[in-house]
Amino acid sequence: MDKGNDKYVKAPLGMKDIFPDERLLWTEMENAAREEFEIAGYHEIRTPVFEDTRLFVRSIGETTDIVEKEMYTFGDTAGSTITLRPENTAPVMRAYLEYELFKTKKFRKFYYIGPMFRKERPQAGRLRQFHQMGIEAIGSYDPLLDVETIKVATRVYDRLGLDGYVVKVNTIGCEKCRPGYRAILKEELLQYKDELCELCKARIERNVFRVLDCKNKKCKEIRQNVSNTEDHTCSDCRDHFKTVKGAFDDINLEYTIDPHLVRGLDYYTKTVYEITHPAMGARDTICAGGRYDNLISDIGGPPTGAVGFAAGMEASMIAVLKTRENNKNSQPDTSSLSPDVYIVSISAETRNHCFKLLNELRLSGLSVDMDYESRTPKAQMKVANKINSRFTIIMGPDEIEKGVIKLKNMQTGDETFSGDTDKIIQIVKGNK
RNA sequence: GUGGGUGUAGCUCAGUUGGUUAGAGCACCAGAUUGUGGUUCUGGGGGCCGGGGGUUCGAAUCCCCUCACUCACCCCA
Repeated sequence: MDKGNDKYVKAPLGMKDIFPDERLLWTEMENAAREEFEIAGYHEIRTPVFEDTRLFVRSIGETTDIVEKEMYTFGDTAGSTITLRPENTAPVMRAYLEYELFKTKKFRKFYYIGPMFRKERPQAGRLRQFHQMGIEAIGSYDPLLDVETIKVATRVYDRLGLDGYVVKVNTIGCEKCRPGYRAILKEELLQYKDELCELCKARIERNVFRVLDCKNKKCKEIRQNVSNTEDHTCSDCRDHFKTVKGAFDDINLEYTIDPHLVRGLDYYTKTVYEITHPAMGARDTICAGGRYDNLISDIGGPPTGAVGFAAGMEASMIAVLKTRENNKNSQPDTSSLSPDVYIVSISAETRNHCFKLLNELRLSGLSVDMDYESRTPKAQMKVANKINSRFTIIMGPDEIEKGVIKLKNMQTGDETFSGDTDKIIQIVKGNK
């Protein structure tokens, strides 16, 4: 193929195609998620992939990188712009608000699975079009829900057989105590300003909390000397966090408190959490979430508590594949990609008869295929073997003349004849 | 936006101090007598060595530029 040809077009940067064999894991992951979400009372909501740009600016925060430089934003009708969703919490809240659910069914649990878009440089497990699955519990301030959402996430991972993930939790305070802590932290860090890395110097003004999870060695040392989040949260937040910790213990959910855990999106309050996995590259988060009690009021609704998470599907998949690679025992089940029967036509003259039989057999629900590449009978057998067809039907002049079907079991090599199509169907179905 | 790494057949990679028609494995296709697969054997198709420029008698191999991919940083799932 001439890749210098100007007709040759590739997928845009950071966009991936998912082919059938790979898709198996996607379906497996989606099914695991759907089942666990439904078990916990969360139901699917599907929102548009586009939203009014203002929704994300108001919810995610004007000074975040996502809004400043990573959104795919396009002109819509005169004077307005739309943006491909960079995350799905705000859209779900928007829908909740738009349909005024707080008036009728205030407490709602939703889940979603779908593509998100961020215009950043792609790297391991992070793409420009990526996929998230997440849940949102809206209309309650109950700390037990914080733990419920985490438990739901870990159950999905358990079901997928993921080993070695770590649950990290922290509290970042609420609108009452966070501003105070922000000021204190800023003041304390300014004393070390010359020792901090260039990035953190800027972060003091831009987003102080980010200094707390800087990877720079010196910055790590310095933050040992400044007061941490928990010392400055208000009694309300402290009580909330205490209940959260107690609930973890009640259901034997392992977790670690990470006082340096912060979040990049502005809307988080109180509890924040992350699930990380060592199979990932430098950025090891596969799932992240927390409480966002101010989000709905930020976009014009009444004060409404909410909590939820988003799991990165590509990232989670890397972790799952790594686990399976290590265990080596579990071979992926690819049987859904193979037909039950492959019909081999002996000559060109018998193809129409084969095509007729193929359609008849498909009516019974069997997956049946035949050759469309004018291959020789031998080559057709090779294909049948290659694609792991459980049975073949060999159809030639002899069979047509006698009015029989010759069925071959590809595992045992046994061949049987029958003039009764229903009997053939029963044999194939009985052998599954 | 910034930094590092890599770019040779569909895939994974070899290619020696620059030297004649660029290789392997896998995959693909075709044969190994009469209408039939899986193992084996034989043969075959397929690469202007990412692109452009330069050095040289001669470059996949050296130099420059460019593009792409990749890892990492910022930020984030």
